[in-house]
Amino acid sequence: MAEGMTKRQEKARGTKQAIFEAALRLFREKGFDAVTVEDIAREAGTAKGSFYTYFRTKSDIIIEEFRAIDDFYREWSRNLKRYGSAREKLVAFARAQLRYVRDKVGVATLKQLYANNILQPDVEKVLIDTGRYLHELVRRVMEEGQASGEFRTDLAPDRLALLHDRSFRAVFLDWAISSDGFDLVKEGVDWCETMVLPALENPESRRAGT
Amino acid sequence: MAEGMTKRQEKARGTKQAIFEAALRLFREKGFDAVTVEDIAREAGTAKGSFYTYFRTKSDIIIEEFRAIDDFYREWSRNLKRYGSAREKLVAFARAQLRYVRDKVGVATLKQLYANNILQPDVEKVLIDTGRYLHELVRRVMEEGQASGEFRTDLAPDRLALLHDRSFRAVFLDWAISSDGFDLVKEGVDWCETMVLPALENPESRRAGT
DNA sequence: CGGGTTTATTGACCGTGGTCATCGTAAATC
DNA sequence: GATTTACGATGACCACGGTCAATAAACCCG
Repeated sequence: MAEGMTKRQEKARGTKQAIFEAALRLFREKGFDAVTVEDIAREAGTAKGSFYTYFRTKSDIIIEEFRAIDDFYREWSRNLKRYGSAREKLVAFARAQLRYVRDKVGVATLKQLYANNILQPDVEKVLIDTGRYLHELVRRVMEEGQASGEFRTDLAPDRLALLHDRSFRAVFLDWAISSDGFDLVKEGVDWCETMVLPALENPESRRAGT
Repeated sequence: MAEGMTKRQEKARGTKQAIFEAALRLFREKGFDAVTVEDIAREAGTAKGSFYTYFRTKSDIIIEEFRAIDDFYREWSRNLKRYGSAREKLVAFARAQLRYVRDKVGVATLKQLYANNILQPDVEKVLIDTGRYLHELVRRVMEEGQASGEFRTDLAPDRLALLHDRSFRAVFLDWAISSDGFDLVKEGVDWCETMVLPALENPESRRAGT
């Protein structure tokens, strides 16, 4: 594949791919901390230094892996039309997202992802990046909810989407911190219904505060 | 001070204190990453190994330091009676807390705190510990709000407090991740008013969803 | 006071993440 | 085809967080 590629570039791509796959395999097998960069290099049939030609840090692998979630979002978004109201769409999306993170991403990876985003400077912050498809998807639902009168209109759809995303980061964070005895999907859906939706709802019918 | 103390215990206390203070001084001066444990030991006039007699990891210092915030909460809670409604109390508290974290804790420390809580196993998770005074304080306001009819009563005060705390963790997290160009106090107060309070409000006057 | 026990202290040591000067060869230039 | 340039690969090397066996001295008890 990829036509306009010199032999060198092709080989480089291969090396990167080999390292990436070796890393994922080992992480899954032994866990992030129990795998050294040398292990990865050996498994990939290359030298340690090459790892750093393609990745800035060991945990960069995690970020790269995590990006696959955007494909999932894209795929899933085709289900959106099944749901009648924006409310329903949001809850359904929440459930799908939570399940995906719990089952396909996993706590261990999520921990590394959050820690990496917090600590690493100059790295594209994948968690809060509003350029990702996730944000786009949520924003569209917000627009729809505003148009139908379900959601408040005192804030731009973009802002609503940001607030929504931030809310969910809170649940993921608490999961990452407590991990055991924290049912991500249950807590997340509950959070969506008791905190997020009430805050998004159109307040026209709300009585003013005391 | 501390009467019933043998010479040994006294000296031990002194060593721990010296290490702790040396660490804080150096962190403030050069930043967490630029200070090595050996630097701390040297500055404290002791050996590297002694550091690990009193602290499990370098970032444990951060946790210990952070606990001072509970004194601040205790102190501040005496202002509570100034505010008439639970709503006002919550907003005032939010502002005070946000200011304290921004000015007295700082992003650098907060980053380490969050990362440590996420990654370190078997550590008392200070961020989500509902035994801390913070939780107690918020819960009391929730009770009051429920009693006065301001807040919803379908959830226990304890649960409301948890949801409130989690909400704020989201803001702190986003601050820790983006740090620059993120006005913590402004975003936090806004978050409180547009997301947290609406979700906590008594829904009795709300129209049921479509 | 003497002998045994506990405990704070020490620094050499280890493992690992990350760096970098060097090398070989593919690619570009002539 | 010869020469220069660009770049991927390499592994010795470094710095630092964390460990641990050995040491010194305070403590306890008879």
